[in-house]
Amino acid sequence: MITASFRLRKIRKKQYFLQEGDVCEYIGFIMQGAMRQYRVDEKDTEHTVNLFIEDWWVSDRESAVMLTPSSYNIEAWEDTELLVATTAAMQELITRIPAFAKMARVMDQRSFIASQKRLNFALSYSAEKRYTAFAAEHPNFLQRFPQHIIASYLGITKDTLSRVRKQTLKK
Amino acid sequence: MITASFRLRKIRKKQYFLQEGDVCEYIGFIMQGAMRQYRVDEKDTEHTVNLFIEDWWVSDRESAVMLTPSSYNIEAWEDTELLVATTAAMQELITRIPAFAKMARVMDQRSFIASQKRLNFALSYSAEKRYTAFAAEHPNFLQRFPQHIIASYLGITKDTLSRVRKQTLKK
DNA sequence: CGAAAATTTGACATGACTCAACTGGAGTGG
DNA sequence: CCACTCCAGTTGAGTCATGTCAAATTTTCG
Repeated sequence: MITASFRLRKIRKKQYFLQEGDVCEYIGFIMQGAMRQYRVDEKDTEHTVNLFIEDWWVSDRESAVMLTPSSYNIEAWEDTELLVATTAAMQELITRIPAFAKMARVMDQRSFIASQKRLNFALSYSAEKRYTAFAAEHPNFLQRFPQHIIASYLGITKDTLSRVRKQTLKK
Repeated sequence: MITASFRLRKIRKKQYFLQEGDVCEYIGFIMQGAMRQYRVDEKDTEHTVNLFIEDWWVSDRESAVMLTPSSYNIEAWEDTELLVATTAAMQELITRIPAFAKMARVMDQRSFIASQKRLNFALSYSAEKRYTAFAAEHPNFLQRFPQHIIASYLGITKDTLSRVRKQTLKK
């Protein structure tokens, strides 16, 4: 039943898994590759909302749950292979298989906890602290994504991040 | 079974539902009153993480899920009445009653979506925009909580919020 | 090799913070 | 009912972190 619900999909670098305005109809599990979720504000500035690599689940939960058009884009940052299921199929698995239900709940809880943690950082720490904390927690992300993406994920400009790194290198 | 799991509890203004360092063993549903969840940073500054009023569920999800000591305090801001269950009892209800499981999942998802939304605001909008958006979305909170609490919830100082309000009143 | 993408750097502008002082209630006790 | 204190909010002056913009430099990759 599970294998019937998923199919392997390859997305080339710079191609989209989800585009702004579409309802998120799929959920993916990354086997190989890296992706980013971002939104574009009124001033055409991109804000990176999430970064994903191997073993992460990708989807816009808000759109998938509420069935509303997404305000995000999710693009492959590297050539990526993922196992993809429709949101409906995933829902079906959750109602049929108790273990899946448990997993889904754990996923939701972890997402929330992570988001809450990020919010704490955004609201109370300096650019430098945010960067060093991020670097400590996700050292591998630093290799996979360029600095200006990391900067936008941390809510600072690439210029500021560049200066921050120069500072921290001295130490 | 449900009624057996909950009991009514009254908490007076300024009393704690949860204190920093304790594992969150209870979850509450507010019948009447208002509460706030906050943490204290190294510089002894309080950061309001969440505000709750009637019909909201209260708990520190992170502590309850991970069984780790909480880094937050949850205090009654007004005299409050809530229906309280132990985290364990709640868990039991979730595994036994499918409707409860569904509800729990929806709660988790909504929390995540709300947190994500707040994160977006914190990372990309000015103090003024954050305030006006908050005021538009939760006008009733403005009456229930004093300005310095709202300011700390928005991640700005009370001084800045005071100035922001003066500006927006002119318009 | 050459073009595009990413990073660094400087000069400058500005939003928000800090700190301290002041004002005005709201509650409390004599 | 007044005096007193506590808490919330306002305001001004000065400072600082971060943003903005443009240019120079380096790296990546077809």
